[in-house]
Amino acid sequence: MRDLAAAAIRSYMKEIGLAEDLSTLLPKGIRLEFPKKEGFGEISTPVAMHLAPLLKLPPRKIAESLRQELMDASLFQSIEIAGPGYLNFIFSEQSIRDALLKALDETSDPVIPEDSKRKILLEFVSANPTGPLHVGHGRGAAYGDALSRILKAVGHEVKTEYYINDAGNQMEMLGRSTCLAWRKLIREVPQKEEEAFLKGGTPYKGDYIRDLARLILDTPGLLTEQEARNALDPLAPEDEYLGKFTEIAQSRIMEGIREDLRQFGVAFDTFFSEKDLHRPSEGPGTDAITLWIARIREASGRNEKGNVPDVFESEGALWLRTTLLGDDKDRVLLRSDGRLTYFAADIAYHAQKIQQGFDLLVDVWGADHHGYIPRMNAAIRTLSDLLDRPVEFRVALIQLVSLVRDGRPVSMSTRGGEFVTLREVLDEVGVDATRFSYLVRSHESSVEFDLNKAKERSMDNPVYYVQYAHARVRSLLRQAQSRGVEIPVVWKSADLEALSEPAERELVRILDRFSYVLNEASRSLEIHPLTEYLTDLAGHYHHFYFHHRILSQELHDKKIMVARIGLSVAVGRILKTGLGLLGISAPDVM
RNA sequence: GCGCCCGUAGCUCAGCUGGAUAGAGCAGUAGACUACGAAUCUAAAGGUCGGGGGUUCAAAUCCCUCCGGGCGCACCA
Repeated sequence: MRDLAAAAIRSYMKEIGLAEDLSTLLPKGIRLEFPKKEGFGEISTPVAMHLAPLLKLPPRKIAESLRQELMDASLFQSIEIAGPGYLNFIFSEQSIRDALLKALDETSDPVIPEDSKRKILLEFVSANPTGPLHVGHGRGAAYGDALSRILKAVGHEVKTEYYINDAGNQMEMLGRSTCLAWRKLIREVPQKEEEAFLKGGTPYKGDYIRDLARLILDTPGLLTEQEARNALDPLAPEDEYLGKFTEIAQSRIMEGIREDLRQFGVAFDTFFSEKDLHRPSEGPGTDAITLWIARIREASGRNEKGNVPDVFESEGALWLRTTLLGDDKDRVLLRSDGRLTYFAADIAYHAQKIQQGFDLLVDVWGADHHGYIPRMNAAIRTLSDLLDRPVEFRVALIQLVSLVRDGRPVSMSTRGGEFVTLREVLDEVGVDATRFSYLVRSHESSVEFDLNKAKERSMDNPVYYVQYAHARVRSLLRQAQSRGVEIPVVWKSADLEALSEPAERELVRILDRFSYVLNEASRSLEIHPLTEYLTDLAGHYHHFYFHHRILSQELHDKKIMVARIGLSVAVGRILKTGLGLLGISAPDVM
């Protein structure tokens, strides 16, 4: 219905010769709102006010001529002018019935697809395999997963990927931490030995490290006898055993992460290992990262667009001049000790994404990585020009989840070992409530997750409010069936003519908004509008259900009963679809 | 010091591509189960939109400034 109003306005503007420069006239398009308040129309637009300074006419006068032209009795019951120049549309009964029929049509998707379909690579979670997923990762997982579902629902091609940072110092430290814990299970470790072994680094702590050490000790064959002997001897060469600890720890942790994700209902199309980028293909210096640096180096200066910055040497290191592309300082690619930086690996990783033909790359990061955006922007522009492929890069920053337990903040640090795992929360609160809590707020604002509230008072969680509305619909249909009521398989306009209550009309208008909400969500990469929408829809259905009888035949005629069942079926369908997009179940009974 | 995010009802947060009387949930107050599921519904109450300037016909929304909170500013990942 929103589209009808927009189309009507657009065609009128075309008639008066404004259409061709509509986008310059109104660069933000025709704004259409869904007023919450009664008396402000079912759809309204301040477009006359926007046009006033351009046409040099009073807004109400413009509104009046728009009203005259737009009035089409088959679409609108009335169009009113209000306030400083609002156009408020009230739909015709036929428009309302048509909208409901659309929601009831099983043969068509309730979502209107986007005009331009894109090929999107959505990377999220990507937690380092140095410890189990905690509640912060959970938020990113819930967000990314829901986003991928929404993007697919509006017609985009989406691939989801988890980038495993399994190279670099942190993995060595994981191995050391595990080895140290293992030693401590066998014998006393003098402080001096511990300090020397850690080389000034901070070890990972926490139960999971001890569990890993215990597992290695208790599982025969994980270490060879020789490795075990060396690992106990501080004087033995570390190369002989440390890698083994790293390997075991990492693979077990990664298995745990995959299991957590599976339990959380989050599926990835691919897991991409950073190690693959470091692996030479045919001899020294033929790893992907080094090759990409060479390609950029070669292209810089010879590129017509001038968007490929140069690679230069300074202080014994190799740098990329990202300042040419908006970064505030140049960045190191190859350290003076000959090791590649994380940034260099990320360039190769994203180059590979672009080569696969994606035209939109979405990275979901923790908010503490925001300082990394300018250099990645520079990298993407570099690669885009180098490969001559236009590509858009967007980062969704997931703000912090701060935990509160017993009224006090819980600190979270993987290394300190003091954190609440996603698994713990899932076990106590459940998948549906956890996902809903994550998705009910904008990912851009930090959120307080009260563990006690989530655990002890879980029935107050709004997720049950929405699920209950769905269960109510199903229950109603079961009742109808047991009473032998005939429910149409294919709905026709005539089946719905008996609808006349304002509450019914309101529900149809909300149902009609579903597609619009999804389109907005997919463009803005925001999930919470959908969560709010579903809560709103559920609320209106509860209201309607409480105040209007549906099945008792003595109160009204059969036509009203059938029409209200139709309305309920449509509500149930949209609730189920919407919850599904959030990765939340829509139970038939609760 | 520089940069990013945030400050809205007692609490947790929507609204911020400028538009009508700033919204919801929770808590608290007062009510509704002989009727398709009360995990529901109804009503009232609750506000210097952090402070101050500015732009505008119109500012919670845009700009400046100050205050308060969080997070970044590596040849770590």
